[in-house]
Amino acid sequence: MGYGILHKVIFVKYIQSNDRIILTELDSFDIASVLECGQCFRFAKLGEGFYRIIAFGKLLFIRRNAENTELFPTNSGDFESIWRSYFDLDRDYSSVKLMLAKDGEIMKNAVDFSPGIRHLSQDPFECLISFIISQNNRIPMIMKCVENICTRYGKEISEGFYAFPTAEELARADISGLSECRVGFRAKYIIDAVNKVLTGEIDLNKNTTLTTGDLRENLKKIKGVGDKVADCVMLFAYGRAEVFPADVWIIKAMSRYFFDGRDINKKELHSLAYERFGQHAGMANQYLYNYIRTLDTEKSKE
DNA sequence: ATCCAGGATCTCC
DNA sequence: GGAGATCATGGA
Repeated sequence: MGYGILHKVIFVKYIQSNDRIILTELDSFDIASVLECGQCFRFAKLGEGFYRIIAFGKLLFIRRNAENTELFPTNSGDFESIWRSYFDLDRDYSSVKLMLAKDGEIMKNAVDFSPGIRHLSQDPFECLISFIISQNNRIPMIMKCVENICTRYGKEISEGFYAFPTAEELARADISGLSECRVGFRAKYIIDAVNKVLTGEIDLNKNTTLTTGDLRENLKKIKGVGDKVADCVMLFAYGRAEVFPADVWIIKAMSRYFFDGRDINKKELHSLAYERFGQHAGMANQYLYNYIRTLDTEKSKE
């Protein structure tokens, strides 16, 4: 398998300058790829390599320059307690990419297509609600729904910018309020998720101690959460790097690249992914997703 | 106008 | 336990 290699210990190099943190000598970090590869719905593009995000109640601007990437406004305290783990800055991506590329031509192409992807560690509750909204929906619409929910139910953290609401804050949401956020038939699912979190039936903090299988079944107790949404939450909020969410794009990619274009079911898709990509299946998923979705979307525009 | 989107559920058999 | 319709919404 070759997955047993211990990761190199990576020390992030950065300097603090006034209200910003400047990351130096950091490879495998392209903010455009990180945000636009489908794992996150709460960002805005302000220019080439220039984005605004809101996460963990903080507003942050990120700009990629020729020599470095800068985060502002922030400080070393927030950087150490939030952004360092949020952007997964301590992982050695070059070894991950090397292992995946060894699988073959397809994975090498997918990794080379967007080598600057990183695996965000998002807030579990925000991630859960966001991916409940994602079902049978389009990404621009998902982003609008999330934004509407924040504006309506979240705390204003600075003028015109709102944090994603906590479960307690979202408890005052009812069907009609959520419907005005344009979430459609998913409103009842959101309410069920909030209820189960507030009653403790689903403990989003305790989930760190569960096995991946138990965590998946636990999340699926929420109405509107099936395998795919649960897997996204596990991958994007709980750092379960071995899970492989099977969405329509991934099914298309796996069929085309690994099963000669024939119809496949999720069982054979997963067994191939887990066997070939092992503990990095989740990373493989992100490279593949970004690869096929970008290629096919551009092709359809022609 | 009709179809469809980072799916899940309900209803049939 | 598998196949098929249904679910809001808005853009193509």
